[in-house]
Amino acid sequence: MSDSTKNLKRSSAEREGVQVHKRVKTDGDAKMDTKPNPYLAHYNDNEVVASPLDEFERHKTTALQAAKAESEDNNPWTGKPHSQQYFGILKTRRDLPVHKQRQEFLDMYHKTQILVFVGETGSGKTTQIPQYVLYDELPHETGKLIACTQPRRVAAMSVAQRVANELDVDLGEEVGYSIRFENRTGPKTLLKYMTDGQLLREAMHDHDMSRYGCIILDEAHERTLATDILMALLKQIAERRKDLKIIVMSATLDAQKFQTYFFNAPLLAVPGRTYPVEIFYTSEPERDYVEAAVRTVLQIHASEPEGDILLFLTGEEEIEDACRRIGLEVDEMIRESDAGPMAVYPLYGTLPPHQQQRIFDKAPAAVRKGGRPGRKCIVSTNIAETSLTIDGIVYVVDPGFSKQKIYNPRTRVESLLVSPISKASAQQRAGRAGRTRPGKCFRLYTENAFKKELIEQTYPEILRSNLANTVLELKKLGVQDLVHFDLMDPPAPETMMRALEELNYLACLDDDGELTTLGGLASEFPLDPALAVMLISSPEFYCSNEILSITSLLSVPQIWVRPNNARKRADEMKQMFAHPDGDHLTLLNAYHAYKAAEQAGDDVKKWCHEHFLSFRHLSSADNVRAQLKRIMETHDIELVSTPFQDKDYYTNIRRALLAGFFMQVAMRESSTSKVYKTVKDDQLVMIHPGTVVSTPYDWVVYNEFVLTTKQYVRTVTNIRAEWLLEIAPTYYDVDTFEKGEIKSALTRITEKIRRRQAMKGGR
DNA sequence: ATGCACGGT
Repeated sequence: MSDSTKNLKRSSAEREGVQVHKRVKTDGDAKMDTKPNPYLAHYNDNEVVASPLDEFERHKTTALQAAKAESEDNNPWTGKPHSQQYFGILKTRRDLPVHKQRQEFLDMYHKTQILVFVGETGSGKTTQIPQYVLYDELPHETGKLIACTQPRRVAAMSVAQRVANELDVDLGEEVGYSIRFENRTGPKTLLKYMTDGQLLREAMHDHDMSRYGCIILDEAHERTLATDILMALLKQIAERRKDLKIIVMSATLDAQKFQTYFFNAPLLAVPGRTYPVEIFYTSEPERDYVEAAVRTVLQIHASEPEGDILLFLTGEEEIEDACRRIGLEVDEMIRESDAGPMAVYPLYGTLPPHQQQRIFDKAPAAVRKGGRPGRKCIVSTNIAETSLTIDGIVYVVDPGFSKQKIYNPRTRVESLLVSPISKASAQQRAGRAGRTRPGKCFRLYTENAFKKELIEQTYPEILRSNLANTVLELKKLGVQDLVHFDLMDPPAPETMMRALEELNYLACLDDDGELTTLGGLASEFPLDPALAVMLISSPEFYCSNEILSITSLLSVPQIWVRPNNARKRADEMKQMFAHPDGDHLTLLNAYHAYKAAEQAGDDVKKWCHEHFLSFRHLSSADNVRAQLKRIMETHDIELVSTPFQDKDYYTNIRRALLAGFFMQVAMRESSTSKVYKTVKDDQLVMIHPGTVVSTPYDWVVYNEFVLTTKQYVRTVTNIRAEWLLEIAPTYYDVDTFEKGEIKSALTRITEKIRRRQAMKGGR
């Protein structure tokens, strides 16, 4: 610290007579020491050290001031000397496009409460803007943190690590991150990266987001459900809390929409740093896009200079098939025309992490000295469009399709459908070719189709989802009037109605649409409302331990592994865990066996492999279970079990399933049929062939409805219709049913119960 | 007689 900057001016807090430590606790309850004890002075690590930040006046700082402070020998945030690498990183930071506009950014930030910031890839916005805010917001004086949200966990973690390095602090100290299962922040934290969902969860218990002085929403153009809700909430909070600053960061040129939405907020745009990408279209539409894609990849390999290829397809099977075909054709090209070697890698979300890592391998070398150079070809889902960046891609092949979630409010079914992508998506894909040098993008559709047929932006998720969970969250967030809640793209009224109806049947909302005690409790769990209600009700059925396990297993991807080359053995192994009454109980059996193996000290990974179970998903279910258990304990929800020897052990569990899933029940059409009809929606469905249920039961409860080649219900368990009338009497009021087999069946059962009770009473 | 794109609490 140079003497010239020492004590030049005291911070505003000090001028007002408050003793401020250089590092103030930011959790709001930091206690100020009253009088320092002179006898303990040598213990006092809070000794006031002058810092260039002392001269800073909040919301009046300049880029020059910050640049000076950043160039000091000592770190202004910690007082410790800067490391050697710090100055190296500082130099690269100052080369970023956004650096030139630091003063312009500050000028705008000072004048406005809400700011829209548009920065293309490579501008440095995600790492730099929060730091610019840090040097102006001075959270160490105000005790109010800066938050920066990300749609994905990996991004929150890796960006936080990067920024901690840039600021020369330890991750988890001044800079931290918070995601589900992991909170790496501490009392010193000033800047916090987090997932958008995590900030939303926090807001449930702090409606004003009062811990924060500035909230930065990053990647807002992705329009995740959580981002959309946060935007609408922040609009409201901004009116109540004039001291809160908001920055909405987006990558698209669609900034106008964000500006208009946020009371005509000012806009700052920063150019990115990418290389030009030449776009090619087909002259005629392609009939078979997979075939066309394979052909295009081979043509690139045969005639284009060195550089890796990225091909976008829609799903696992399509990708594996294309990889096989490309591999075979390339082998032939090598034999017949001395082509270079090519490594072909599939890439999709459900691929195990170590296989995903392979995409970062170097392209293969030429087969022999002087031979044609090799390249790699990655065949990927949309995961490579936003979540994963692969350097070295020069050629992109874009057939123009992706799988998208769609929601039908009438049947309450969400499903995946292969659909044309949007213009924004196509641009994003093309951009992947120009990250390291100029590239080429081959679109397998006509230029006319691009201009006239593709929509501008992919529909935001909020328009494509079942909103039961969202509506429950909003109620818990204190949003009274859902109809006038100012979302950027309001969902269809029918979707809202369906969600309210579902929550009312689950007794989470009363008839006036107000949150009930059960609803309030359900919103505490990171689960869909039906699962949360089932879990909360389970002590009444003496099986909350078991329902807790089942809930966790239903919240992770399928634990059953069924490799193509060992289907039969995998199915036989699954039969070992099979329970005659259905798949939920079979899941529980498999989980109990897994825990037993773990307790016996077996190599669990090996045990899972031998039993065709996914170790990854079972251990993540265990993780979820621990989290849910903690929430149950905080709310005094009892953990109980029926003794295993009791004949009602499994019956109690089957009945408890209905406490949450009474709306997901199907009845067999006739005693000879394999077709079932869902209750109230009258959808004809088959039981998914992956089931262990062999005897066709008359009534089943199902966990999910899947729409593929046929309509299936998956993960089903046998139930008795009497239970429905007993556990969900309102929903199963026979008078509310349309005429048909289900109504007649329920009427017969009601009468049977009545006769039985009359006989008991007559005795 | 078997299709989960990608995310998140």
